[in-house]
Amino acid sequence: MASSPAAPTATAPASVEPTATAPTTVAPASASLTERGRQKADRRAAILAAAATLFAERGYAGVTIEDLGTAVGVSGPAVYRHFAGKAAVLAAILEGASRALLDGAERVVDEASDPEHSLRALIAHHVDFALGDADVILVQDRELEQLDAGARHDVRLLQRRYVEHWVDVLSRLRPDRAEAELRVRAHAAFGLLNSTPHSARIPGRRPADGAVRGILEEMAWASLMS
Amino acid sequence: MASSPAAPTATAPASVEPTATAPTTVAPASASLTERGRQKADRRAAILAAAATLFAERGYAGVTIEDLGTAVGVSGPAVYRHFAGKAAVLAAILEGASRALLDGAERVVDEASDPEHSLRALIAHHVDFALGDADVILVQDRELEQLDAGARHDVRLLQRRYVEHWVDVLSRLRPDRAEAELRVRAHAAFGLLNSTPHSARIPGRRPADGAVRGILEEMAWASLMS
DNA sequence: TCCCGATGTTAGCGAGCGTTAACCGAGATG
DNA sequence: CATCTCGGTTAACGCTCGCTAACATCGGGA
Repeated sequence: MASSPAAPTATAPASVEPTATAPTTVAPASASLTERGRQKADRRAAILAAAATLFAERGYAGVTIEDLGTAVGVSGPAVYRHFAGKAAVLAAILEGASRALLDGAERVVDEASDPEHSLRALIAHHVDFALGDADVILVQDRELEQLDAGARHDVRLLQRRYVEHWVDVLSRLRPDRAEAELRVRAHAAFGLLNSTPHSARIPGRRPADGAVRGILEEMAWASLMS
Repeated sequence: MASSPAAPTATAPASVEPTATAPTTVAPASASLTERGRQKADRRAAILAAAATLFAERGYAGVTIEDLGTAVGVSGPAVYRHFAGKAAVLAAILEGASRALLDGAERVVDEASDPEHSLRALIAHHVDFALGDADVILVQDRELEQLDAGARHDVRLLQRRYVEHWVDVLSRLRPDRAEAELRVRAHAAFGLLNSTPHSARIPGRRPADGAVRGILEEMAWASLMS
């Protein structure tokens, strides 16, 4: 993932991509998606992916702009062609993660028929994310404070909405419990479900992802409904 | 919160600097009861307490040596009279936390009569620590990677021993389960129990500590025994 | 009482790093 | 084909910050 091409400057661009032979046709359908635009989008995504990994490994402060560039095959200040600064990279990661988590929760709750299935789906979806995007989860947990006030507020808002979906479902399952308690329980469940991204970097043989998934789902359900 | 030393948390980390890896349950520095020695120990403890709060708030990289000095009423390089460097402060915090957690677990397990009481006591002790030393828990979770290899290894060793106590108790309660699963469960329980230090800084009215304590203990037990 | 060592102080060095400036080559535009 | 845009390059600025040096002060053992 962090491998860089051999020739940064004098690359022969003819063999890089299976590009269309004649760009003379220009971009008909893409409103703003010319070939260049696509490459730009790809590079931006690559920077984000590499940044998530690096931030998770060494922490936001332990990664330099130069590192980010090198990880995607460009060097240093080229990153500024895609992001306003280092903080903007972090903000994009965190906002993307919060939005993905929230979107998934809303989709999943809409599709479920009853509260029990909703909760099971919420748990499954969260486990999916935690096991699939462990780096992002880690960064989300650790580096939220590094954001400037504006971006931090935005992310907090998305997170709050995510929590509220859980609280809604829980309050339908357990109307006897106060919302404050359910909120504490939801946060505790997040801590439980996010445990593997934290403990995964501790050496030692762990069960396969499939087994972990089952364990976490069972534990989350039992803890929330206890 | 950053200046008042009087805190309900009575964690007095023993000396960590010297090479001697004594049991360190009690401060050996108090042997020299001279006025100066006591003041030095106090200042060292004050620096550690302030550092834990500041590291939790802004992250290890976001706190300067100058900040640490200012927080205890001295300025800048005076900190070097008590610690070899910024990293040594973090190391002292993390090693102190791990050792306190481990010592408590061993004491608690020794006193319990049967595995069920052992697990309940382990959970209660961990909740005590998480609610009482939230700052330290946060730093422990986030900044372990900032340590140099030696100190990180030491802390990991302490943490590993702590986990093994949990796994031991769990395997006596559920001999049918593989150790690998029990280890995953223990880590998940830690994530659950450590959730309040993470979510506490999110605004919003939460239940009192007593109520949170009960909720977390119930959830941890249910998740582990499910 | 005298001197040593421990604990402060301020000044300043040196490295790292985020960011900007100036320039360059090629794809899109007309 | 002339030109403009844009994503890339290298050089360099300026700031922050960990850490060291040099000096002051004072408690406490001889």
